[in-house]
Amino acid sequence: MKHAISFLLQSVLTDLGVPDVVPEVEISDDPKHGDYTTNIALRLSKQLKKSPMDIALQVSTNLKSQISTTKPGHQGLNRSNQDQKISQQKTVSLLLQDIDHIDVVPPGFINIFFTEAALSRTIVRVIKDGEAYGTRSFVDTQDKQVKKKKIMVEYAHPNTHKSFHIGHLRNITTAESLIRLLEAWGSQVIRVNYEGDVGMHIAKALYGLMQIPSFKSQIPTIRTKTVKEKVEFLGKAYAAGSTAFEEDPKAKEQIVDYNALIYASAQRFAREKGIEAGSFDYISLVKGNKDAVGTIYDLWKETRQWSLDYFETIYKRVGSHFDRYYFESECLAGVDSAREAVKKKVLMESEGAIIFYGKPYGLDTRVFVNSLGLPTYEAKELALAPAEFTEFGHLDKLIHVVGPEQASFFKVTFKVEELLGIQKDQQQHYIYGWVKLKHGKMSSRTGQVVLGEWLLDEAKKEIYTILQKSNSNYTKEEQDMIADKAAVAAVKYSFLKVSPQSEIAFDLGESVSFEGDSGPYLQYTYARARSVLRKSQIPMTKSQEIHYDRVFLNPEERAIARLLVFYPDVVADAAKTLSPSTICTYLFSLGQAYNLFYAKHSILRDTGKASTYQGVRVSKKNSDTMTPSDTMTLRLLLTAATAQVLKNGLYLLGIETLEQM
RNA sequence: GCUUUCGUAGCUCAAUGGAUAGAGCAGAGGUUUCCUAAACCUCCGAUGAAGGUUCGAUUCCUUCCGGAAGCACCA
Repeated sequence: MKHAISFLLQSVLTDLGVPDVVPEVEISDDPKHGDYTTNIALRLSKQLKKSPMDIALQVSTNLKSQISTTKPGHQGLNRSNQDQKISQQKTVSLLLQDIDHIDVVPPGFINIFFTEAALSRTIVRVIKDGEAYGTRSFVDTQDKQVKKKKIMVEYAHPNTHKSFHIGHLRNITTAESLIRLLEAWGSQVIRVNYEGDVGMHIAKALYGLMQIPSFKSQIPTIRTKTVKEKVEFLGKAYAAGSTAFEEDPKAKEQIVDYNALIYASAQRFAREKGIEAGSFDYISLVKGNKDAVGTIYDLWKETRQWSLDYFETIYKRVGSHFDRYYFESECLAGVDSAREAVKKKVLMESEGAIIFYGKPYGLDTRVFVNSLGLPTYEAKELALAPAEFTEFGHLDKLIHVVGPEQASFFKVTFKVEELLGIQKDQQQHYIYGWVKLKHGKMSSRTGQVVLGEWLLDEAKKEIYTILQKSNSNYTKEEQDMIADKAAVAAVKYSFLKVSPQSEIAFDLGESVSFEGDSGPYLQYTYARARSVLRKSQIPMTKSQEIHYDRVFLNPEERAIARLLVFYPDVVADAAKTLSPSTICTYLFSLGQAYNLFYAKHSILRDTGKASTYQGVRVSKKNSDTMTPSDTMTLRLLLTAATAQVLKNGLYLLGIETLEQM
């Protein structure tokens, strides 16, 4: 809608002798300021050397004269005869009919108000379009011939043998919403997860398992346990290994050996899968028992799978999935790429390592291959990126959803990849802020972590107690289902409602809420609306009978209707700026509007007891009246449309709706 | 030291340079013989400091104060 209004204003401005200006049109938050508003007069004041009010009045007068000459079905604008503009002109002429009046307000705002017929038509359109309402295909678009963009989103990336904590949960929640926004806005998205399955953290974990007797003896028992117990065991082994690494020099030496053995294992694993695994011989780095490679290989592979199986349960619980999993163990050929890059003078050797000297580019200097010959994260990226950019054909964009601490890393690898001709300006580091503990820092080494699963379970418990308080007759299974979905909603919403890059100071009581501006509030509002519709027993086909011309909307109804009109604009904005929080803010205001309406007015007139219920309302336009049955029909349509938009919006956040709760 | 980033109500957060800085939680008070009270209504309460640009600044620029992250062999 914004776009159409902007286009309309553009033609008016051209008339006034100001072509080539694209007016910015905004949704008015305050209904008193119209449904849409523009500040174009204020912006043009200097250029035109006229007062903003004069410009605004001129624009408004021009618009009003167009409105009065526009008859239904008549082309309002016919100054342009370019074919491709005809459909836009149609849109514009329809739009002109939808405008009720235009206000010009000091210092120079132009506020546009829609007719009630236009708002009511939107209600019906929402119902007709269903889940497609607010997606690309239903928005006025000039560029139909533009083909779908192919975007890869790389996210989640937990490390095997380490915990899946609330930071990962925020990552996956943010990215999932991002992906759905991109898809809604007409992109094809490839979901990719890059998981760290080699490195020191694993060496520490495996050292714990193999060298600390209390762990080693438990391995056979643990094998029979659940994945959850397996990863908890791994976590403890990791913590013990880390302590040994810091406190015992001998252990440290051995862990460094383990690291080499793990790289060797990864290399063997990659080769077995037919993946290029680099020419470097990692066994040569092992100072101690080189024969241990067999044992380590088996243990690494087994425990790695424990982690992966566990991660899968979480992905499932939060409703995410991946098209492709990449592993660091597949990226060892990056060492050779780094050596090639040295020949190309992109990287250089220094103190036995291969580095990128960043100063000439204003970037940090970073190590790609360390002096032992092991690839760092940077070198692995040189193997990963080419794979990502070729495996699925041409990518328009690759978005890395990663924390802010990696900013320097990405700036460097993007630059290096550009210099090597792997990509140019196709990658984006999408930063999401850390989840910190309000009291103290998270560290999986000390066990001071909030696990993702723990958070979901705590939230679930909380929902249970709320569920107990309401006198519902749900079965145990229903309760479990409701509690789980509401818990996931609460957690996800708490992450999504803040802007992505802001840090979250996590505190269970404060951060995850179930009332007010929260996920469950929206689910509850949806369930309420659905409940009304179930009770009405009136098929929605009755919607055809609504007489737009005699519709009168009270302020609460109008507030909802205008929000429904805004939805596609909000999705467009959120998709363009990649900000799920925009959707949260919108949905909450829609929920509030509906709940206020719900409290103040009776929807199903047959209850007949609501004191505020008005049976007959007189339309502003003419002397036709809305009968009680018209009013109920309208309110049911409004309810159905609100439910639909809540559902569509929640889907974009990765939150499921519940028919009752 | 350099780079990046943040500072809004008691707490957690909103606000492409626009209109009276919005919410939620907490606190005080109220709403249920009636469609789900996980709801609704009322009250209380804020832009770290100082300059600058602008018709107009929470937003842009400068300085200061205070927090966070990164800056060579971790991922």
